[in-house]
Amino acid sequence: MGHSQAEKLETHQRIVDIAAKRFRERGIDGVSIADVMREAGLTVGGFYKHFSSRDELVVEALRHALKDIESWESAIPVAASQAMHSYLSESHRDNLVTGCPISALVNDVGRSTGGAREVVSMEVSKIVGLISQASPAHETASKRSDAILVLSACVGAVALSRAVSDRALSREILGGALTGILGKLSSNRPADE
Amino acid sequence: MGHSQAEKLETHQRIVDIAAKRFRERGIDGVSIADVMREAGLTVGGFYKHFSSRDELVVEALRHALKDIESWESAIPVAASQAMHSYLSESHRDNLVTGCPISALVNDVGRSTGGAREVVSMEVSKIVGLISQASPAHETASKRSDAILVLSACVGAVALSRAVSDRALSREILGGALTGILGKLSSNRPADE
DNA sequence: TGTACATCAGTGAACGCGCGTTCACTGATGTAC
DNA sequence: TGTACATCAGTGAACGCGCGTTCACTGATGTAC
Repeated sequence: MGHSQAEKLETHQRIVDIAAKRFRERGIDGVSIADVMREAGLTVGGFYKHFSSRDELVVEALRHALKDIESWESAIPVAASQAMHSYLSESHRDNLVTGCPISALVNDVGRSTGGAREVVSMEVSKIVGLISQASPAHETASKRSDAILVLSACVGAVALSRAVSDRALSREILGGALTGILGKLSSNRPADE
Repeated sequence: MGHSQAEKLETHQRIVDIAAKRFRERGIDGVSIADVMREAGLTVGGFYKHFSSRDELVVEALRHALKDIESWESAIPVAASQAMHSYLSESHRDNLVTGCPISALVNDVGRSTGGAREVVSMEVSKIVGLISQASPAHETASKRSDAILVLSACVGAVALSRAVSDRALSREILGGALTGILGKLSSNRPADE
């Protein structure tokens, strides 16, 4: 087993990528270092050649997982309605592994003490800015509160749709949230101003 | 140490009450049976005189924790706006322990395989029904999608406000969600019908 | 081009620890006489 | 009312197990000559 700089980087990325998937799937506390290393075809001991602690992996994995929502982000200014359809879909609900890490891990991040909160903070700030641009409101403050309502509803609806056991209710949550959000994004009440 | 039926029930309730608090605070996986029993002034072994497994405690504790949101539920039909103010407040955000178990544990419940999903399913169904009644929409379908939007945004906003490290952003999330929700609940666009 | 050596990614056993669950035991109580 | 016994909530040590982290070691590679 050689060790050029490029090979190490490749291994490092493989570990981060696997962690990013498994954390979303089983929660931050639901995945052990041994789990991740095994899936990467390595043994536990090697972990500390790449990270100084488990928490460092958590932060890097979260940052990496957030790349999976870039396609939604880039869609928001040009096709917000399509982005919402996709985010609030059954296929997103059922695809924890590559889905939005915010809806999958909000609670976990809220409890974490490491750098995860900062990463999510930056990301939420960025997304609120993006959705604001898609809001039909005229004042900046209204745009931002619209954006926050939309983001909160997206995250809440997907998380709720995964938490309920009733399949019909789960579907109704996704559909209901979508209907409400599309209303907010297209034709806001002009009476507001 | 005596053991009348009443005494056993009292102990049982003390265990459930403590678990209901700690689960919300540290997550379902973040609390051990030993933690709960210690706080109840008991030792680990006694746990199985009250529950056949950890999962049984989880379900009972979740059911018990949901009692803490009854005051919001009863307020919705008569004073929805006040209920929203209170739910989306900084004091609720900072009081995980006695706050809404849904916003504190959606992700945990989504991953759980035991009876927790059924309990949350029933509760969500009930709350959607209640909020529907507060919706100013005229059609039943619109009432329900309004209610789902409101519930999703409430749960999402509180969870997000706890996950971000930026205090100003955290406050803005609560305030922004509240503004958007109050708009939905009071004067819905009549153009909808 | 060929040889000697230093580097360091990855190994795998071991560390102390906490987990959920089991179990033989204790001892205060309720019940039967 | 007083005594003997059965009940069973609670004890605390033990079970096998998986956790995050450490560490002496290996051996293929890159580098120096």
